[in-house]
Amino acid sequence: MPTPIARIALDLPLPRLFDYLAGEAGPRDLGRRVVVPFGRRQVVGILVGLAEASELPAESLKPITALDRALPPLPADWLRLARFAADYYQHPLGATLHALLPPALKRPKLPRPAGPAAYALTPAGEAHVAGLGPRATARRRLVERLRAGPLPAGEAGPWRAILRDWLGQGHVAAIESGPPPPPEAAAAPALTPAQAAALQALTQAPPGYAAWLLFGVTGSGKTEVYLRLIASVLAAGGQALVLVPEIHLTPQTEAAFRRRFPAARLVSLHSGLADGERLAGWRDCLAGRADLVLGTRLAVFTPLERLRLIVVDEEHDASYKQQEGLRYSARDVAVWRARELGIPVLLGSATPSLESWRNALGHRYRLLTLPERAHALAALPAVRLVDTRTDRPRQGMSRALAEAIEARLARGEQSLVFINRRGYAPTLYCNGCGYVVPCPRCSAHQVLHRAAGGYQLRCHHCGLAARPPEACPDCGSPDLRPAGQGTQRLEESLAERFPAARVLRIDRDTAGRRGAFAAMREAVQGREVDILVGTQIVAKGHDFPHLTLVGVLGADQALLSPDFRATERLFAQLMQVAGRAGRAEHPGEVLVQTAYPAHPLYRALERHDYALFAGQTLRERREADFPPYSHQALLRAEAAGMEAALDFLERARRAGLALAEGVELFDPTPALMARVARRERAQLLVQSRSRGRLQAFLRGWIEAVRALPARGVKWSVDVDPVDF
DNA sequence: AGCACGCCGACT
DNA sequence: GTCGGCGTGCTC
Repeated sequence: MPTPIARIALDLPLPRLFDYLAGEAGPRDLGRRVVVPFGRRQVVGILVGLAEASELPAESLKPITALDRALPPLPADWLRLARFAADYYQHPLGATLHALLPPALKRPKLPRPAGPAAYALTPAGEAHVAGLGPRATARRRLVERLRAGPLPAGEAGPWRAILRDWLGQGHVAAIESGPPPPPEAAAAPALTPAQAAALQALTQAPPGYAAWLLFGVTGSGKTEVYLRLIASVLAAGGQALVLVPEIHLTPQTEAAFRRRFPAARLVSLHSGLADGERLAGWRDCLAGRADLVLGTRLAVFTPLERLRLIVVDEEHDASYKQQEGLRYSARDVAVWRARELGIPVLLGSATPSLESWRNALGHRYRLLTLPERAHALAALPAVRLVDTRTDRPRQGMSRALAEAIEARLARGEQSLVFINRRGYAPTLYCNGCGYVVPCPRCSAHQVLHRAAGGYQLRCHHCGLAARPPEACPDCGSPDLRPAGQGTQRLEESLAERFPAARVLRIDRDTAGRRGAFAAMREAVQGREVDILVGTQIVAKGHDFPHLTLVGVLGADQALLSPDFRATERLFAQLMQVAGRAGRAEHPGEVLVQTAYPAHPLYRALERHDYALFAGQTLRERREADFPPYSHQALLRAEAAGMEAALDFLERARRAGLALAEGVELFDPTPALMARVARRERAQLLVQSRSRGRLQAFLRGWIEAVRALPARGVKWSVDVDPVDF
């Protein structure tokens, strides 16, 4: 027995492996899932190494309970990817591996061999059901459901017995994965000259790693470039991985990809999937049964052995950064993975992150530009700044905006009013003493919501909901008033001001339910709505052809934020929401209400000039030594009291001083949101000009921090943080 | 992370 | 006199 020891990665917050007696496990089982005894329970682990001997005496080792050979082992390149993520983001390997596995595989019970993914009615089945009696209600309902399209296994529960029966009789057919392909591929539209040039550069580049930044305004046709490039990858038998920011966008994108590549085996991976669906898709990838993978950030870790292209759409989007546990940036991991595999990665955006923009300027990324809108008639919308110092808003709305909406209503066109605040009003304010109702558990104000006839105060950080007080808790005055505008209040005042208009609100509160979002999109596209009110949820990638006006409220807020990335996010958001106006035959107009119309950000926005904005902002960042000119990591700590959190960070800082070479350690400070749900939060920033030095420092430092007593303090590391 | 063992307050 | 609070220590 040459290699009797199996080294297993377990889902623990400890950066080490555990040794077990390998039993029959051998080299061909590296990367396989195992179940092992751990303490008094059975847990899932991944076999990541084999050894001749253990540091522990053999008699204290336990044997592996079960070895899962039903799944192919995780490939070596995937394990390297996971190791990189664990090292780079300072997360234990076992915890990292488990974070990347579909939830169904984290349970010790080995999953049953997958049944069919979906069911469809066969011609024989049609004939059979024609003869069904009127009393066979369950069967009739099943038939109705099947006629509407293939029935996914996840929804088949109530009909399981009938389906088993019909499957045996050939009345239904099992579909292994996904719906059946439509007979013909959608035709590819003709390329604009800019698209053709970009595609030529991409396809004529020598094989191997290259990072491309596809810079193109909304509507310039980035997707068509992705599709053409993917087509060439698929034609050569390769796999392509496409990342998109949000789950709301995946169904649309998925439908477009399916129409274009009906014969390709497409797997869609996002957090909206049930465990079973996610497992089935992931498994298809692992087994090589997928050609095209479309997904949100976690999909960057999908095991794919023939991967030849990664696309990151809207690469600047904040949702690519995971904000807990393994705090990875899917965009950065995508670039690393592409380099490791020697394949191209294509990052697309109308407003690239300043990190990517600088990489393009410095020729680490190759820049491809799509300057005009693909739809020749759709000119860029005119951006007008409405000076709220002279045109004072009433109920949030300036006269200029109200008149512009009026004009759209008269022409039968649609308007969108964009405001990044949910609820009725951001605060409830006492007109007697100026008191503003705070959240008792967080360092934030409670937000007034309109709920079921009455009002409710809610905290957007901890979710606490309360009845609004009758009188001011501070001075007793009964004169409490909503202050400021939220989407609900705007919806209400728009309905009052334009009684004939049909107003629809879209924000997290109305779009939360499954399918609600798609229904709203259809209502807008079907012209059942005149005025749309919404938060950034409406800003993203939806085509509303009859929308010709976008009004923006409350944008100035971001200019006052202490987060140095707030302006970058605002500019991207405004460019994106401006892109909603005038996509078809009608020219669009964007009105931005601001008290600072001379601000350089708005000046750049007026000219649709991303490069101008990026240049200005990069200059500021360079002067302040901020990213992308420096690299940062944040040690976050939370505790019942701020003192304990700060004290822990101070001890951590001292532990790091001796190791810090070319790395700056700042003083611990309370976090911007200092208190959430009765937990006090603090952070310590470390920064370096050199990513390598920062990484070298973190390796030693985090090890030292782990050894620190942290009584009552929960801490975590955030490498390349984007939120402070 | 679990889950034990291990010493000090309000209850059958 | 016990049930139970969560402090610290270990899991191959």
